[in-house]
Amino acid sequence: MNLKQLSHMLALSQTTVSRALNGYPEVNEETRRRVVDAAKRHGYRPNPSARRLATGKTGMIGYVLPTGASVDIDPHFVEFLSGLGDYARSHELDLVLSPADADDQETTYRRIVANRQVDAVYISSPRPADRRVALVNTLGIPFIVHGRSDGFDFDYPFTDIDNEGAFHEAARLLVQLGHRRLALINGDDRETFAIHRERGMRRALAARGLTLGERHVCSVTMTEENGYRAARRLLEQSEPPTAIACSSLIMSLGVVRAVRDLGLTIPGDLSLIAHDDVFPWLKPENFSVPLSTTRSSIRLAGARIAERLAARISGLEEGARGEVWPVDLVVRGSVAGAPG
Amino acid sequence: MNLKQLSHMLALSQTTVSRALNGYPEVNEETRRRVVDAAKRHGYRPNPSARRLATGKTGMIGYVLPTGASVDIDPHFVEFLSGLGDYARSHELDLVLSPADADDQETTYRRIVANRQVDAVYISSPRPADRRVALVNTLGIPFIVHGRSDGFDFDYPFTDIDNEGAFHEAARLLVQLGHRRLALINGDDRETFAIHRERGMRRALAARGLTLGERHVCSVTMTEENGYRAARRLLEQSEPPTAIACSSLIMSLGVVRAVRDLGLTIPGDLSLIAHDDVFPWLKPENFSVPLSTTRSSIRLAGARIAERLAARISGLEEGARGEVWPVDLVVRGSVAGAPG
DNA sequence: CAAAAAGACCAAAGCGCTTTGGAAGACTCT
DNA sequence: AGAGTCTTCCAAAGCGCTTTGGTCTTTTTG
Repeated sequence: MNLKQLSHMLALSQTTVSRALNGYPEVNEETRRRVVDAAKRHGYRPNPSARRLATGKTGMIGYVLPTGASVDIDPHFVEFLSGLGDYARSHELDLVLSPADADDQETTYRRIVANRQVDAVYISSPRPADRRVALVNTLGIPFIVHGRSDGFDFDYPFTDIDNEGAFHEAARLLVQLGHRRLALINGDDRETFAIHRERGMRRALAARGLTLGERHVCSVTMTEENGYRAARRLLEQSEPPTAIACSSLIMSLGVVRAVRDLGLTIPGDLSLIAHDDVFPWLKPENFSVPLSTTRSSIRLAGARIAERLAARISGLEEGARGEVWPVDLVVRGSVAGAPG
Repeated sequence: MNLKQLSHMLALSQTTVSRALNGYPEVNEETRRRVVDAAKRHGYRPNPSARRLATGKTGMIGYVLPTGASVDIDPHFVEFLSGLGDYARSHELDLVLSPADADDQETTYRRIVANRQVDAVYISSPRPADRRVALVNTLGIPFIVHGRSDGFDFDYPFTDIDNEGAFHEAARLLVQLGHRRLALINGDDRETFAIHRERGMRRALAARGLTLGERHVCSVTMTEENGYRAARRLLEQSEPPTAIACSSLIMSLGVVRAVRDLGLTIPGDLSLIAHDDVFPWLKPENFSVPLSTTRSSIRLAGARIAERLAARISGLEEGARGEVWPVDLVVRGSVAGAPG
């Protein structure tokens, strides 16, 4: 059943039927009812390919997925996706993932824009002055950045969490508890979130005349194994930290294992605070010693970004508004006063 | 730059240019060279929307993503996606995720097929006699099932791992080591993979005249917390198992925690074997006691399924061939002879 | 009461590609 | 030399929708 048949059936022109269905004003209300009714009864669904060709709108949002033999997709992605999907579903939006060589995403961005394959895109895990952000900005496709990319001379729309504030608070708490040697096990420090976290921590320390020593900060991809290694390296130093802030729950698993291997205890010998993106399958309260966290649901962020993308597509949202969400500091058993 | 302009520029008809570009035989080789060359030089890219409308081909593969406030996307999904993306990238295939209400995916399947939104779909986490499989089978869109759906009177194409064989081998090893009371912490037993694993285990036990007691099998969603709870329930029984097979690494984290909480040790009091889908961020060899596993890379499966989908789209693959991959049994420190 | 405005509808021209059904010219065959 | 065959190319008809630029009534306005 296509438009031609439907309009023939109603003895109306395609124009009128199309307009009736798309809510244009220049059609009699009663006619509209007839049309809408008939369309529903016959299960008429406009062919999206045709509509696409005519309007350029696709009803899809895009994401360029970096891939490659040595490229691992972040497990956070799936939670983000849950949120995104949750919103997208209720608005009949689909998500198209365009796999790209991790080292050449530009080609793919250009392709999906030139081909009008999606109405909007989002960008995640941005770095300072991220080329992708600059690119989509000039390409002129609606977009939202999940996270921030500092260092541009233009503004752009983003949704981010207050990573700096979160780790500032975490460090402040630890310092208040008497800790003087803090360490940071961070994610990839080429990414903004990691930079912000480190900055927040340094700021809190500086406020008390303390610093984060060179040997007290690690930057690694966030796996259990790397958490373990980093923790061992930190704890086996001559002047080991008495408190660690850790950028992910998964790395914290490794930290806890290292602590145990070294015959130490949490929080007796070491206080630990980690960032929690809120996974359904791994909860900080279930660590053998309940883990204190800075908490922010990445899933909610996914839903919010879908919402903003939809708003931008329909023209409801404009401008370069950035939003920064506060992060909860949740104190559990893994922090205590400094030993000694 | 569109076809019209390009053909005008070459003083050829759109027909000829289109055919030259798409490799049809009825065009002079020299003309073809001229066309291909000009197309490249002017960066001509056929408009996919237009091509879609004309051919019905989209260059996209589809996945219906179950969503909902209480629906969590499996973290395995992201690894699968890595593999899929890896292959798809090299073949200019995109993946479209269509979020659907978890309780009504049928509508979405019908929509994407009726609208010709994708050239093929894949289905994951199938259950016996899965309605989605029956549906796409009748809808006539090319598809591959990741996993198996038993109980149909028709054949269909799938790629699965030998879950039954894997857990059969695991159980056999444990029994050989003298264990008599085995337990299984399984995933959702409405899904085929879980059923097959349980079956494999029972078969191995039956071969030695043993059984898997009612109270020795748990079926839960695969989170750390559920692994913990299940393990406690098992181990606090009057006749606790001396060995556990566990369907996921994440649940195993919980099992290990439970064992520790109860003051028991692995493998002294309990042998543990888990299934490992091969995550980059959590490795069985890094468990405090290295974990024995049945191992199969879900990422490879993703790549394989993308490959098969592409083959089906281009007509290279036909029929209802199912393939079952063997699973490695990797023995590490977490298994030992039965205590006592 | 004529002129202007508003309301309701339509025919046809795109959107940019693929594909059908020739046609013109060169070549082969009897 | 005339009939058949290739080879190479083209004009035009879709694909199914949106949108432009009307027309024909009916209502409002000065």
